[in-house]
Amino acid sequence: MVEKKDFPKKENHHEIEETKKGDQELAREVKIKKLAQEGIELFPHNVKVTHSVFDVVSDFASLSSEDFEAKKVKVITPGRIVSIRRMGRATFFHIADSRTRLQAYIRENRVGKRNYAIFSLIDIGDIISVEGLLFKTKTGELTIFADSFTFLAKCLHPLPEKWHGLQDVELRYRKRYLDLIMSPKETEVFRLRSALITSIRKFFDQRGYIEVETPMMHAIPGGAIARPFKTFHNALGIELYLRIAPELYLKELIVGGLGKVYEINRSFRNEGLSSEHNPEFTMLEFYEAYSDYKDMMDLTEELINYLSLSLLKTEEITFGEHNISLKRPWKRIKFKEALARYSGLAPSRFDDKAGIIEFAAALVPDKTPLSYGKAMDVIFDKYVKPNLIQPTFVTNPPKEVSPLAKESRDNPDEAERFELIMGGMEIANAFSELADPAEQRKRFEQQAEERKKGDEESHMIDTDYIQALEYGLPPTGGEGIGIDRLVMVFANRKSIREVILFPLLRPKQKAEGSEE
RNA sequence: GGCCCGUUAGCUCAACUGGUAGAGCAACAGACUCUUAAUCUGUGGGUUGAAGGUUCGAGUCCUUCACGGGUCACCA
Repeated sequence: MVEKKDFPKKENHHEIEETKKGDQELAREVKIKKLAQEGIELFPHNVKVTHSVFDVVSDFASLSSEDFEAKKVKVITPGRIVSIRRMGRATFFHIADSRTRLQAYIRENRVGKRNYAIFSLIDIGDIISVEGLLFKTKTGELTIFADSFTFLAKCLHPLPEKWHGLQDVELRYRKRYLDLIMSPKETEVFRLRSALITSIRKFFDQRGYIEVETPMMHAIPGGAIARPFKTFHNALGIELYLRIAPELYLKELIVGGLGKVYEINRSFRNEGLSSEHNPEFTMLEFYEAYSDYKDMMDLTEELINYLSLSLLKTEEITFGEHNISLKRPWKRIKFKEALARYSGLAPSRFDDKAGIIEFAAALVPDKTPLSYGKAMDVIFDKYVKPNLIQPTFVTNPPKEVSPLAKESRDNPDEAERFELIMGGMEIANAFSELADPAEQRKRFEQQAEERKKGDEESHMIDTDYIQALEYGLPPTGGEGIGIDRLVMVFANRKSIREVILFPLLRPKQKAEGSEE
């Protein structure tokens, strides 16, 4: 009987994955040794290529056999081997880049016995370049007839199965490279994401905005209501926070006279993970002097409509089981009206503050006492948000949950602010920026009271920011747009992890029994 | 964090109320010069996520833990 201690000790999962070798890894090692004996360089320093796989397919797929006969198109094309069909002295295989695949054909009497024998040591997953003339097979598939091939990198592990690909969601996120190798469709999501950000820059640059970068490490986290990550700077001996929003710095730039600024970068919030939340996420924020939240609504419509038309060539987007129309103008509804319409509560009931708080408290039994504003926020999230699929501006939320927004011209309890809801998600948040330093101080002090009561998410008092306001912030409209969520809608993905290359996952921990 | 579900070969998945852990792809050996989920013949591959428990017997039942997915709560 084998005793337990005879089994290798498990340090942790990473360790196991690095050291465990299955039969397939061992088979590849044998091949590597044989290739080394033949003097083959498996990881060369450089390589000459003429066309990518994508280039070859897009440039030559339409040519006929006669064209290839006449023109003798020669290419040197690199790619990862994704399939091999060996038939004795001839072999078909496909090489792929991140967009498409291309067939190649190698024959012993063309490359010689030795080279063909070396080719027999090639595995699926290896990266090689193939040099040869293009032709079309009898079934019409564009193919490189190999004159030679060169190893560019050896793959030491087997790839996932060719037909089903990589299905394991956890593996897809932990080893995104495998997901990208196996699923060109996933690379499309990230191409779209990149194109979207490029287009956003173009949009704002054309309108005279300048792109800026503000600090990601803040002495006082501000600009949003959220819990921060804390870190420490050794040389200065101070605690710093990863920013929860760039907002306050951007408005200081408006005070400084920059007029129109935007920033696209990460913010960090120390909150839970979900299909709509990643602790680090990408936000676009933009501020424009001499405008207000209504101007921001128009600009938002214009921006997102432009992005859809230029990237997706349509104003109609499919999102899960829904069709989302981005045709302008979009719906605009006041916060309270939305609450009444979707919660089923009569509008008059919202005047009964105690009753509303009680109603909301019942929705979240494990919460500390709610304020009136927070209570309405709870009802909004529960009843309204999931029902707003078409792009909808929800305006004039309670002032007390909007400490950085001007109060409404029509109602002192409301803020001059809107949230853009689309696909049941909050996509954007904007206000007429509060400019009165005294009023701002008062709002911060109210937030500080909330903090004292145990609400860790409430705003801290930022005296530097108040001082900036004391120099004069002109009427300014400002807005933040969650880029990840916008990409979700554009790419029709229901989980934020599908649009972030490396979403946060819990690291695999030590296996049990590994303690010394 | 709560609740529900999942974790079986490198990958994708089976395994009835507890009774010998299987298949396809991949791998290995062989045949094959227009194949394309190539085909044909043969072979190897598993501490069933981890640790305990119940049982004559556990992939299956129970407990704890790890990781993931869904959902609820907070945040964008």
